[in-house]
Amino acid sequence: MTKIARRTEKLTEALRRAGVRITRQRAALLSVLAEAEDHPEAVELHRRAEAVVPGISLSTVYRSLTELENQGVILRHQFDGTPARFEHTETRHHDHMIDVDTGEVVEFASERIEALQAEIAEALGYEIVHHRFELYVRKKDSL
Amino acid sequence: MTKIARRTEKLTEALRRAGVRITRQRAALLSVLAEAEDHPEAVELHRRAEAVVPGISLSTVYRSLTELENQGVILRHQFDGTPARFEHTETRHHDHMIDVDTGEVVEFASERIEALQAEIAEALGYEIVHHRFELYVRKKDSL
DNA sequence: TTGACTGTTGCAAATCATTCCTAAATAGAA
DNA sequence: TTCTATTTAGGAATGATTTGCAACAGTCAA
Repeated sequence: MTKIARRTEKLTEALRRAGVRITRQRAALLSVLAEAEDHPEAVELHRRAEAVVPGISLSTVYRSLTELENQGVILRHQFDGTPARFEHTETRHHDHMIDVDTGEVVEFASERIEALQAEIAEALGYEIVHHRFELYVRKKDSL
Repeated sequence: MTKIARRTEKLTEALRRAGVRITRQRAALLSVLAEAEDHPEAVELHRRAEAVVPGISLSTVYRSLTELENQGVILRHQFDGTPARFEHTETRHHDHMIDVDTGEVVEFASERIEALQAEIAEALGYEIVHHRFELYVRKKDSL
């Protein structure tokens, strides 16, 4: 069993456990998301899903993405001025750097930043529900 | 001269220096922005600006906001799933906490976080153009 | 296996924030 | 005041996402 198949399985199981119906379209989306190495947007996911379920509609993709997000099996990222991008949650937590010249998305993680966030919220009497941390960057000496 | 008048003046001067025409509509927007204690969105700014320049159109508000942003006298914040919010730059840098229950926006600043960001980008060979750092929070023991 | 009950889909139309178009108005230089 | 390049008002256009509805299909009990 490949890593992607295993990942698809885990995502599917989580949904089944939550009592969410596994339709052909949702199964397709899950597998497409499981094998995505990038951070695709809805239209791209729709394109990829059509290879599995021809005729799947874009609204179903949007509806399913919202459902998967609510179930916590995927994350929705809203980067500056572009359509939302998605990724599954079978990875450890990370934040994103977006290259403003190329649009490329690079993942990174920092224990220290996570700790600081909690500390800051705590100090003001809040607890963190989630956060959005994006660095819009440019390659150095890249001229 | 009040603090707000002084702030309006500074914002206006920056524009004049950059060769941007100060129209009645832009002047109105600047004063509205200068006296805003909150983080209003375009429609709200339009509402407030109408009190100064009756008949100002929403598209002018949007166009001006884009221009002011380009000139660096205001910042545009795109919080999760809501219209963009704006604030003038006559304050020191800060990030935002958004109360997910009330929508309230709280500002905070952390030297350490700023330093860490630069460090992270640096380590990966990038320089930061700008960043987006938002904590979506909930008041503790607020039941 | 078969219903049937309910949630889900496809399609088109609707929504929402924001941008674009054009003729008429105007800021700012001379 | 005059001239001219910008800017404006207003409405239509756009792009992403959501929604309404009738047909359809998972799932579960029998």
